Amino acid sequence: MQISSRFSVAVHVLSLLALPEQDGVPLTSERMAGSVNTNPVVIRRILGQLKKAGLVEVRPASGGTFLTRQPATITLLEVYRAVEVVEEGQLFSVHDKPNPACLVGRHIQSALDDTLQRAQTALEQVLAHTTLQQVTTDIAAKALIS
Amino acid sequence: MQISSRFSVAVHVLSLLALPEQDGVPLTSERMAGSVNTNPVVIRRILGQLKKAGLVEVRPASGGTFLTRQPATITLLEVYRAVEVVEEGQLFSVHDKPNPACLVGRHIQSALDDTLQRAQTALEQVLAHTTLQQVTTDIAAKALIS
DNA sequence: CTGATTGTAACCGTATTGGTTACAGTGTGT
DNA sequence: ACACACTGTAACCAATACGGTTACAATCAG
Repeated sequence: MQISSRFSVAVHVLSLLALPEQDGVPLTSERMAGSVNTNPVVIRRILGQLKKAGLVEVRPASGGTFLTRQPATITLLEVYRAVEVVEEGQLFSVHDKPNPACLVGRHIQSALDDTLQRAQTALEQVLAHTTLQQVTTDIAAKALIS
Repeated sequence: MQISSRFSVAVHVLSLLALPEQDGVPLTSERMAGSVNTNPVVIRRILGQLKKAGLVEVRPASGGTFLTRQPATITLLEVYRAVEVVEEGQLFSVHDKPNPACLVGRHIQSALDDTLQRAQTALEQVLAHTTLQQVTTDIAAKALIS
């Protein structure tokens, strides 16, 4: 199973917020949806999760969403945790209730647990060492080249 | 989204095959299903994927499934790749068709791609460095303690 | 007060998963 | 040669998650 696209959409949205507005038009969910190419409600749902995580501040009425922190201090792991509902340490699902009457069934879970946890942590550490700033810098750099 | 339990079931099944049989009864899909606590067809489906990956040999009629290699030479990454249908490098799904008229929309995919690829690779490397042998050794060790 | 915008609930179509039944194909052992 | 146990696979189902969509109440700027 794939990790949902909410994560990449969230990074997309945060990048929009981090980069300076070209025009003076405020960034509404509708405009963000136009850039992501999805429905405004999808954006608002994700903004809600980012808000709950304390990454953005949303002005309810006349539009306007802002980062609460500098892009350099926001890691992709925080974004990932904000929008992925998977409990921490639960990226891998393990079949439950193996037969305790069996040697393997009795111990497979704990035997696997350590490795799976380390695998997940390895993935998360890469995200932890990448900041929103790096992403937007990369975007800006690519824009200059092309 | 979680990674399906097919992976943990596959490791469970391979562990059964790697450990010596206690009795002389052959390991049929039904017996494996009893240890995993699922349906025999689920086991056969996974065995089919493991067979396609060349990890096991299945005798079609009178039962009997065998590892084609020593447990010490089988990595969990091979098992993972055998049963997870996700294309290589596709653990993260990325929203497609972002708006090319937007600076961010135009470059977000390539800006994210490198990081996501590294994150996935980090996870896979942990699996690559764990062998079936290590799992069964761990199971045996836990059995002695408890 | 008006009007644009956010926050949410509700519903839908699609895809994946794991479980189950059913049955044809296969080969071992008698 | 034959019976029987087992595998291989198709078909179907319920549950779940996801993204999209409509609808509407709540909110606030001008």
